[in-house]
Amino acid sequence: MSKPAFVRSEPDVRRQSLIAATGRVLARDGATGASVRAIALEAGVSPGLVGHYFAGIDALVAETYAATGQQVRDALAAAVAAADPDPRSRVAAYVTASFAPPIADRGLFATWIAFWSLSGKSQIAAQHDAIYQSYRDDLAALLAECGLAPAERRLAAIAITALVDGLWLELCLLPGAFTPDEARELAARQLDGYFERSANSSR
Amino acid sequence: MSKPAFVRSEPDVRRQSLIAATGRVLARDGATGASVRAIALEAGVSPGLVGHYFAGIDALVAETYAATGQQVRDALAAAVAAADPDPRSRVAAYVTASFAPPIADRGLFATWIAFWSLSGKSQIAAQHDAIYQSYRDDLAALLAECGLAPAERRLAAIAITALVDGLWLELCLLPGAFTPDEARELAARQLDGYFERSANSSR
DNA sequence: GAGCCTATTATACGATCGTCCAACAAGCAA
DNA sequence: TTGCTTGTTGGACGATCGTATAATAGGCTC
Repeated sequence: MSKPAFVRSEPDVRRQSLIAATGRVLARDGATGASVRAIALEAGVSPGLVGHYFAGIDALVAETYAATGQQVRDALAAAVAAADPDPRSRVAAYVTASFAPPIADRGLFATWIAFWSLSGKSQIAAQHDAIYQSYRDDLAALLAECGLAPAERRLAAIAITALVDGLWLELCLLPGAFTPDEARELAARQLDGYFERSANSSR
Repeated sequence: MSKPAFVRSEPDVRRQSLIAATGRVLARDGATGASVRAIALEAGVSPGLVGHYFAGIDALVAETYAATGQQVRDALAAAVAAADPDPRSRVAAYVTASFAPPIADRGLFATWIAFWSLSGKSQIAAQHDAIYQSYRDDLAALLAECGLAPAERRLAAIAITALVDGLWLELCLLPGAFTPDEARELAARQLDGYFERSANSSR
């Protein structure tokens, strides 16, 4: 009998498995634990393989940022798709999805903190700009569906994003300070406030 | 001539200088740059002295968290003291002080990210709870001055803190997305919303 | 000035880091 | 089966990490 010492993978498959392993390590151990050796161990390959697929650890983390950011975006989009077709219900679903798994998750929080801590490097900063721009665009589109005046959309999207980010942050950091339901209630109140304002100004 | 190789300091003075040096290193280089050697170099002492005053690097960072958190609290209190004596002006000053130096500052942001990234360690988590509890208490007291109903105070403080944290975060992370003035405007709108709600419910 | 206390220095130690590279072997082509 | 391509391994390398410790010397007391 001859058990192979290793199996070859399609290059793109191996790349994705390394990126996924990096995400798991970041979620479990944070930025300081994401070493080449720990990632290779998590992926079940030898440490040297990381250098074969990525220019360096920074490039790998940057690609993991892009992949994780897209996963979050997909999860938010799924929440919108599962909501009532009413525009107000759709934007409410988008906003409050941040307060339930898989987004309100201690591991995802640790991963996100790791990305922020690397935001000084230009390679990571570029990813960051692209990801957050897509979030703002998604939210702005939902607000447009609700009939929010174009002039109000930009600042409303900024305020809503900030409130949701802040609530998500404290929900992950201090789970005892308030409940996910309370976060949903607060976000819903703010949304109502912006819609009332819009209705008044167009009356 | 005989220049002394080093000068002794009062133990507490030396401790504080090491804590201050740690804060500067964290602001400049983030969590990954805050090594014993880098901190000692910044403080102008030898690396071994750190071990003489602190049980380990984690203890030093925890004390730096406490000191930095108190500095932020003091800066916010100073902004309140400099505002009009009108209660609404005072809470507005407290809220919007986060969007100007020294709080809206890239270095402070890097420092704070470093603390968050260590929030898994119990030593840091305890500091975190204490600091954020004091912030919430300060804000709740200002809201009470404004006559906000006790039943509303808690959730209002949570929402206001979340919005301000979120705006502060994006202001530091993506300075180009919106201006500090716009952040002030958004925070002021939310404050007005909570005061109107309170006035309506008590009418 | 002598002597003591201890703040301070300088260095050693083992562990781990990112990167690099020569050798090996899986899997396809002929 | 033979040979080639290249995905993959495993260890070497120098740098840096946190911690521990013996030696040094500032600064006070007597």
